[in-house]
Amino acid sequence: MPRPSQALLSRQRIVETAATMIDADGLAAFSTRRLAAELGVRGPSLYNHFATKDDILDAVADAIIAGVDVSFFTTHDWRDALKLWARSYRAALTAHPNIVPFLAQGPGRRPAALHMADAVYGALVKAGWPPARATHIGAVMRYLVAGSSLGSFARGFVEDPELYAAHYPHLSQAHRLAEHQHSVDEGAFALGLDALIDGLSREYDATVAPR
Amino acid sequence: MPRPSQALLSRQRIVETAATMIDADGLAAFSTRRLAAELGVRGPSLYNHFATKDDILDAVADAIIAGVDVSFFTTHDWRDALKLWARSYRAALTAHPNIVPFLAQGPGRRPAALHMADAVYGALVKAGWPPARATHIGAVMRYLVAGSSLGSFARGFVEDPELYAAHYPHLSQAHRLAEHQHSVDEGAFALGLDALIDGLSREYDATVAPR
DNA sequence: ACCTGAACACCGTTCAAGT
DNA sequence: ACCTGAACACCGTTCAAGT
Repeated sequence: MPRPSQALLSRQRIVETAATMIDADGLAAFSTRRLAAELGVRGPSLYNHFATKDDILDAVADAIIAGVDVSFFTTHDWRDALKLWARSYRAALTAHPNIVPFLAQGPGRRPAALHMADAVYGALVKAGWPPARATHIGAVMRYLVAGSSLGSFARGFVEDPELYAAHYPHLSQAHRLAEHQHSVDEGAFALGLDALIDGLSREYDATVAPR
Repeated sequence: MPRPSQALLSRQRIVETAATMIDADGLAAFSTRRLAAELGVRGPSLYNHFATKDDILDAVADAIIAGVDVSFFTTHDWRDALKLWARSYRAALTAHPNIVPFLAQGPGRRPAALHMADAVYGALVKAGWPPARATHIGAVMRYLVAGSSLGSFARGFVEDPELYAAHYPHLSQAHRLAEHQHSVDEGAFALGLDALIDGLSREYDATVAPR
């Protein structure tokens, strides 16, 4: 088949199709050859648009982070902004849990991830937090959001009642966790977020802006 | 080469060698064939001792979790026990950061992971926490420990000053993060842990054990 | 019981060749 | 400029054959 007048592929179409495949089948099942097949093309064609498989994953991850709303930091108090941002961040990730393990490796050179980190860090420093503390705050938020978006706590427990009943008395109901994995992760996230903001508020009032 | 009188492999030797390789070269570079070569054996030999590559990774992960001290829950107040356990948990993971992404997927059917979850959950319930709350507490602790052990925050930033200076004003010092990635993750972990225990303490005094 | 070679169905990526 | 077939150096895993 000769080259058609219109290109068969575009970076955008590759990224969208990759995201759909990862959402459906998971990261482990995602390969460049299966992606190419899904796009009606041969494996090597992808390399006209991306240098490596990891670059494709970076683009997918960054498209997801681009959907996070950081505007709160310019309109709200740092406390409210942190909460609203965290919820937007988590919503973006829970919509694509299968790619969170990749995303959690760090921002790398992904523009949207760096822009988000820059906005959060900048706002906290502007609010008066010492730079080191601002870095810590951003990091803890990432732990909470990424951890609770993996869905790992509940999904990690296996559907095998006998396994638990026999050896782990307190976990005898653990196989039921899969039923409400979302509520477990949401509750844990809310608990962590509230405790953190609360603790930070106290610290802020005591050391950054006394009186 | 015929079979020697002593078996060449054992589950323990396989697990130890795998852990060493993952520590040295990372999860991505770890393959059954490279592991076999390192053990002086051919790839298929491993399948006399483990059913799959994932089973080997499970064994490595569980050996690491087996080193976590949960004894505090029988000797200390739940507040102190949580803190001491979290530090032991984190120390076990930061010693092998490359396997944390695998570990963070959940406990699966790994005995040590299930035993740890059972001990934490059981102790919290025994202290009076409602079961759902105990589940949440265990989950948040995992988010904090796993997240801060990945070393992802700092490692995720790339060594490229110009990238940051040009586009992300607040991150202009971010390339320096790699230098103190450990202190960032430690500080963030300590911040999260203290805030959490503090918040939980208040909630406990107000609702579980009033007066 | 446990290790082996050969084989299968995959990978990510390169590259010269086509239009 | 962009897609292709062929090729390379890998994968995880199965299985019959050896001792």
